[in-house]
Formats: sequence, structure tokens, C-alpha cells
Amino acid sequence: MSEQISDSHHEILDAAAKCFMKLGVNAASVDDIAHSLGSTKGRIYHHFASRGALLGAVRLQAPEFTRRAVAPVMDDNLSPSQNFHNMALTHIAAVFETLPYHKVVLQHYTGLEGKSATESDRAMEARIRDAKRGYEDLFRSVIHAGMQSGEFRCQNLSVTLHSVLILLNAPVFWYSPRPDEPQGFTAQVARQLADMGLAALI
Amino acid sequence: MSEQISDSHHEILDAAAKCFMKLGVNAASVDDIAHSLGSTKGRIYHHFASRGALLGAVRLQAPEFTRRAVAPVMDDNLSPSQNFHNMALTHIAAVFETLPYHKVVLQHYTGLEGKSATESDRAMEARIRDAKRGYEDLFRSVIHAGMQSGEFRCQNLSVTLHSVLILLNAPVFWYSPRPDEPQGFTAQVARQLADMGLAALI
DNA sequence: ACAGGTACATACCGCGTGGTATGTTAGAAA
DNA sequence: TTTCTAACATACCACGCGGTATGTACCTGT
Repeated sequence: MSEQISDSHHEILDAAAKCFMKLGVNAASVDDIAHSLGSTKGRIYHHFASRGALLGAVRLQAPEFTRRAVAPVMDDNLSPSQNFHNMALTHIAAVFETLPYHKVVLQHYTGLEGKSATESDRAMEARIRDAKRGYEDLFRSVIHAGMQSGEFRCQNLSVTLHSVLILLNAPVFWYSPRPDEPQGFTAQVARQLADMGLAALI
Repeated sequence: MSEQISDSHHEILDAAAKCFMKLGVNAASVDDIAHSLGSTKGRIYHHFASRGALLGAVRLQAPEFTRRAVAPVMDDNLSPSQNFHNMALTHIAAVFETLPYHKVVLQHYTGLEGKSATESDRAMEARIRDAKRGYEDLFRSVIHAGMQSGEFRCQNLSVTLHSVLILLNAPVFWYSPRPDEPQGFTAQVARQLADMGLAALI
């Protein structure tokens, strides 16, 4: 299961994520991405079967980044409140560190599905959906535990889960790194959002 | 200032909003929209100067819909908590009723700006930005009042505002009307989200 | 009846884009 | 040295899309 991919592969992924973020998922052309690398289309089509495959690879990275960060800090011995707060803080920090990938994912939340053409396209879509859902289940379990223990309000679990996750992902919408940014701004935002997320559950 | 537009105008706007929502803002072509109307491009280009102008008109409708619903229920005599809760409930209900428009707006939150070509394009962008900001200021004022009265936690106002608004708009991401939907589901979701939004402020 | 304008339909053009087929170069293997 | 292959660059094509120029039915006032 170890992802055996070359350096050039990663370099293309990063450049694609940034281009998709800046120009928009549909607007950014393969030529744009290649030009941002100082290369041509040949390089990209040598490593990726199609434009869709490249975009899928970028979208798949996002939940893997956050999962690799959040899964290790989960601790079932903690109270659901503390557990959630730790997870939320770690999640937001990870999002800030891999922002372009998450901004790309954001553009696919609108539900423009249903136009799956090739078989490999649908397979990639399924992989992305599973990775996303598997990561969400980490939060689903801790929220469920909190509701059963009485720490969190008992409400529709799915609605609560998605709403809180969107709240934690809010910076993906409005944040872009600025040079005149106060020291430790992102950490401060992360704390505020983790607090708000926890408060929204209680 | 009275918007003097014909029925055909509105019909095109609705069809465009639904097409932009279903196929994606960049993917939906003018021909797609015309076809969904049983017409051809000629009709659309007769009423709108360009594809961008049509998209801009759709995006401009969204904050006007919510403003027309929320502004009348604001009441400075109420406590900030009650005032916010009423506004939030009304906002979410309005969003549910004009969902396609808000799903289109969502696709422009990603910050793919900076490619303004023509002068009229930038003017439209400014109108949209002002309408959006003006509407957000309704919530900004009530949150500010709550922070000053001590009812709400004192935190970064802009971060709080945007985070709460994204929380209230969360259904735009995951909700699509379904035939097997429980009776009064949207109203229940609206109550839950308004509660969560208020809890996140305290 | 006639003129003029409104509200579209039709046909067409130019351009950008995804994709491909064909070089070209550098390094490893023999 | 020779050969093979990975890793690209280059040139090109076919297609879809935005936009426009033109045609046409219908309605309205005179």
C-alpha cells in the first residue's frame, strides 16, 4: 500500500494543486500547470493518464494529509470533549499546511457529480469518496461517543458532523497567507475555531 | 432602483442557476442553459450581454434573497441572542427556498479572483461583493452587539462572523431535496443549525 | 396596410483546450 | 560502444464553446 511515486510526481501534484486553486478547477488547463513548472504538457501526460486523473490525485491527497495528522492524536481514554478539541486543533493545523489541496477539494463539494464518463473515472471518484468518508468517521465516532455520554447535545448525528466539519474547514474559504500576517495568526484561528466547534456541540 | 425585468428574464435566471448548480459554474455552457429552457442561445444573448453577465446576475440574486428575508425580522429591542437566533432561522429558511442560487455562489468562494478582464466585469464583481458584504454586516452588527453586552465571547470579530455564516450555510454543501425526505426536515435542520450557531457564539 | 421594434432562432467563426503521435536526450545495462 | 528505456519536448488535430451577424415571426401604434 506504500505509495511508490517519484519526486517529479509530487512536484507535479503540488503545482497542479496550486494552479487548480488559483485559476479554478475547471479553468486551469494542463498547459497552465505545465507552464508553472517550466515544462510542457509532455511531462504531465507522461506521469498521469489524463487531466482527470491528475485532478483526482490532488483531491485524494487532501483527506490523506489530515488523516495522517489527526489519527495519531486520537485517544479513547480522554473525554469526548477533550478528544474532539485535540482532533480539531490538529485538523485545522494540517489544513493550513496543505491549503491548496483543500481549496481544490472545496470546489467539488457542490455536488456536480453524475457525469462520470469512463470506468477509471468512477473508480477514482469512489476512492476519493471512501477516503473522505473514512476520515469523517473519525469525527463521527467521537461525536457519537459524546452524545451517548451526555456531554454533547443529542441531535441528528450526520447533520451535526457535517456542520461541525464545515465550521472547522471555514478558513479554507476565506484564508490566504499574507505577508503582513500577525505572528501566530493561524494558530490563534485554529484555537478559536476548535473552541467554537466544541461549543456548538454542547 | 426597482428592478424592472421581464418574466423571460427571471425564467432565464432560474434556469441558469439550476444549470450552473448541476453542471458546475465553469462546465455549464450557454447552450446547456438554453437547451434546458427549450430554446437556443439567441434568447439568452438577447437578454444578457455575455455569459459572465448572466452568471453575475445569478450570483447577485443570492444575497438579495436572504437580505429581503432577514432584514425585516431584525429587532434591536431583542437581546443579541434572540435577535441572532431569529435571523439565523430566517436566513436558513431563505437559503433552502432559493438553493440553486446559493450553490452557485458557493463555487465562487474559493478565491479564484484576479482575472477580471473587462471593465463591466469588474463593476459587476464589485456590486456582488458589496451586496454580499452589506448582507454580512447585518450579522456582524448583531454579533458585535452581543460581544459588547457580554452575551457572546469576545474573539476576533471577522473570524467569528465568517465561521458562523459558513456554519449556517452548511446545508448548501450537502443538502439536495429528495422525494423520500421526512416531513419538515428542512425546518428541523434550520432549528438545529441556528442552535449550533448560537451555541458557538456563547 | 404599413413601419418599426421586440423577441427570439439559425448559421457561422475563431480560439482555446484535451489529447495524441512523434521526436529527442540522458542514463543504465549489456 | 551499443542498446534500450524512462522522461520528457514539440507539433499537431478535433472538438466544444463564447460570441456575432443575420434572418424571421409577432405585436403595436398610426
